[in-house]
Amino acid sequence: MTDHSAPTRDQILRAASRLFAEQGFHATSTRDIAAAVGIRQPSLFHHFSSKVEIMAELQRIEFDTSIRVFDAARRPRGSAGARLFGAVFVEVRRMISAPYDFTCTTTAEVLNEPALAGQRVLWEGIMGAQAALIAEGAASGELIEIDSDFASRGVDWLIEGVLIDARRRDEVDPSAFADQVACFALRALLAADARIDELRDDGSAMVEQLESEAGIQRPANG
Amino acid sequence: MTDHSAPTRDQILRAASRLFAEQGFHATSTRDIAAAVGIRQPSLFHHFSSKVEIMAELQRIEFDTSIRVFDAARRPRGSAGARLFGAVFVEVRRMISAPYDFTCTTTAEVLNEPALAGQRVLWEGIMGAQAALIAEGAASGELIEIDSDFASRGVDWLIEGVLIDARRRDEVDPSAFADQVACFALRALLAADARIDELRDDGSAMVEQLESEAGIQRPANG
DNA sequence: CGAGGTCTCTATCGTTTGATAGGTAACCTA
DNA sequence: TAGGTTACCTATCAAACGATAGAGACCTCG
Repeated sequence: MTDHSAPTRDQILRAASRLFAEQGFHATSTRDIAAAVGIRQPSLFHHFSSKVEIMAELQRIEFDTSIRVFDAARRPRGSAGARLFGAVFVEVRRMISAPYDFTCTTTAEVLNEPALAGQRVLWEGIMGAQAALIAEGAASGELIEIDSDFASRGVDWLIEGVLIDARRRDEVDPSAFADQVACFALRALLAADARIDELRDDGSAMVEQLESEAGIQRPANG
Repeated sequence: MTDHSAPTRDQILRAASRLFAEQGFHATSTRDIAAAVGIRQPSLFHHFSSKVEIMAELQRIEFDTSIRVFDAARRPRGSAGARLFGAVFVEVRRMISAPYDFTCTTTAEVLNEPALAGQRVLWEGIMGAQAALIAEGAASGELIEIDSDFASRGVDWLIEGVLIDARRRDEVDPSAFADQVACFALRALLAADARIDELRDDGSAMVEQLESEAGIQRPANG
């Protein structure tokens, strides 16, 4: 299961990140992690001072790298849209190729953990940088006019969602997968005159009917 | 905080769903839920036989409705793209208007909970219906050629991510928000000849440079 | 050899967890 | 008014949790 040639501390990070991603942070006990590594539970505390410190270390690795990627992407060079594509591609290929499952670092139960409030600030900074990149693309007319915070959040969760699935299948080619994700995200933001208006009108026209067939009572405030 | 005019059982569902979404399922204790409702912890077990049963009830409410929405959307009427837009619109407006925070029902820690394995089957059925709708749109040439499971997963997480943020802000207009999300998702899937190829080439060309500036060592298998 | 450091072990701690037992007051119905 | 049901309470449980204490095994270096 784990690479026994790696140092114990690294084995702990690998096993913990996988278990955190699968079961959740709070549902994974220190005994689970120790068993996955092949040591006893108290031995964990020789390498990390606490359970949250394992998560904090994973977040440090993940967030520090992400910050640098988006810092690089924000420097003027090419169009903002192209740089957004590049940043997303880099991020996805990096995360899917890493020995750790970083999808555990940005769940609500982790970001809202009081002991990890400092790490959350870093994550919000990354979101802000991504939003600024999107806003830049919108200002140049290359991307659609959209609330950049909304778009940034959407892109980030899209990445996380498809990564969760892809990590379960080892055969995924990292570069091809990253290309697929970056295309998917960028296409949603591109300011091209597509058929979306037509489909949007058609879809809006059938909303009431879909709801009634599904037995949904529309709330009064909607 | 909670609506004290509602029956206790419903107050429990509302408070629990909010706490589950914020802190995570396993990080939320039955004492937390009871305190939010204003009763003592053992009183919860008069209304639900166990903690997981509260989550199971939330999932039943959520999944049963989703299944119906996508069943309705799959019946032939209009184009597949328009129906996808309609289904996403309905889903989002429904979830953001609901008294429960349904974003807690599809997290990894919940879907992988052994006691909720039966509910997971329902969720996978919803994903399958959504994927079938996307595949239908692709077959007609209206949507891009894409792995429908990948696209379905991406759309679902996109919805979840923006919902998590939006639920924290009460002032969001449900219909406008649902329209925004549906447009965002559909645009990513539309088969229009946009500038994406150009941007994709430019972005791919700077991948190596971005990585080196960020201090990333590319893995051998990538 | 012996001192110091690293790593893992067994044993155990106090706390928190989900859940149960049994009692009490309020309410409805015959 | 008697019997039964509903809904909440206090008191308490066994299990699991994160973390600590202290000893033994191993290695390195003077």
